[in-house]
Amino acid sequence: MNGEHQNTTRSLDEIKDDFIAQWGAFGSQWGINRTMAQIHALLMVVPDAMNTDEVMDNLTISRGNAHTNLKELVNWGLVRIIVKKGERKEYFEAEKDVWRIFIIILRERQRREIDPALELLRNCQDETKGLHGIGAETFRNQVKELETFVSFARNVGGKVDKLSYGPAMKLAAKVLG
Amino acid sequence: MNGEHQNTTRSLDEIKDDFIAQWGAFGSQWGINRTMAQIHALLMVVPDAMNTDEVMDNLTISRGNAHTNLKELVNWGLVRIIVKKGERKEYFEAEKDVWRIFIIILRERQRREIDPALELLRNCQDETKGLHGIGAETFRNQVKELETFVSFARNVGGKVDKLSYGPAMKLAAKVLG
DNA sequence: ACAAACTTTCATTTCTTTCTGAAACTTCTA
DNA sequence: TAGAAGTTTCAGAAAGAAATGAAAGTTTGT
Repeated sequence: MNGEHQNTTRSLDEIKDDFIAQWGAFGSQWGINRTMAQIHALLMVVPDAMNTDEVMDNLTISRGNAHTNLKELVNWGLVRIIVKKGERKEYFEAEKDVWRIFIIILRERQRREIDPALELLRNCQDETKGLHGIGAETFRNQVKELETFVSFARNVGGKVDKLSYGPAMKLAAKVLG
Repeated sequence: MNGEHQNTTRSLDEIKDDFIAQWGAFGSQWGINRTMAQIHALLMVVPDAMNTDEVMDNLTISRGNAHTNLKELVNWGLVRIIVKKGERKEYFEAEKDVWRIFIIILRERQRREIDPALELLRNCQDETKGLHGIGAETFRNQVKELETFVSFARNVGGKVDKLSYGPAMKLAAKVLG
């Protein structure tokens, strides 16, 4: 062997494919559909909007899969539909501003996960209001602690949600200072 | 129908079972094993440490399942093993302090998800250093933006990780102020 | 050193989620 | 208004994740 650090040179497409594949893997760890994460990754790092067929080809996935996940991304607000004049196909373009992406995901997760969790915690407290005994006390207590914390986190999230990039960075400076 | 609000009174066990079931459902949305989340929920809201058989009975799950997920929780640091004198069985007790729970989960997710993501983003930047053209520029640019943001988030997380409950609340007051 | 008590492992099964591809549907153009 | 172009749906197939249960492995007490 030689002492040089092997500098494997790969083409842009190879690197991009890898990026997309791995980003998809992160997505699924997060409870986000792998294909959805991949399509999002693809559209984020590409210069122009793509149509369904281009996405299918690029990721080697079926039309149904591409369609479903593109529309889901549109639902989330992470992807926009572009209509090019003179073309009948729909084109898709990703939101590229990381701060906006972050806010969209934050908001969506709050709506889907935090809010229902809070409701559960509050219901549990209500329903055990009248119950006594060590079991009931322990239960109610812990549920209350959880509720306090989650609702606090929810507030922080709600606040951040309202910020735009500049002010957020200022605030972060405080936090990190 | 009468105009009264039907006040369904349920037993503690019913309420608790519901709580555990739903908490488990939240867990799986989050990429956390459903059983693991259920066991954690169970141990959190119960007054005393439980052994494997009690957990099995309570959640109606197999020994293998109970064992695997209890040990996984111990790995995360969300559950401790208790040895009672005069008993051969192991007992399990959950961390109940919500702030500590939060920190444990934060740290674990950073280690498993954020750090590898950062590595990916940095590699992609390195590997495309030499490439030119609109495609390469767009790719490198977006990856850079992502990296900046994620690494910033990582810093905030790292900072929070170091705080204990009191100081965290003070800081939060600033944020929320 | 035996056996009872308990813990761990893992091949198989079951359950859940995701993907495919073809058919149905809609919209546009001539 | 026929048919070409494009979009949407969905039943069945495939892949992936989690659970079971029985067997193997450990530890403890006598």
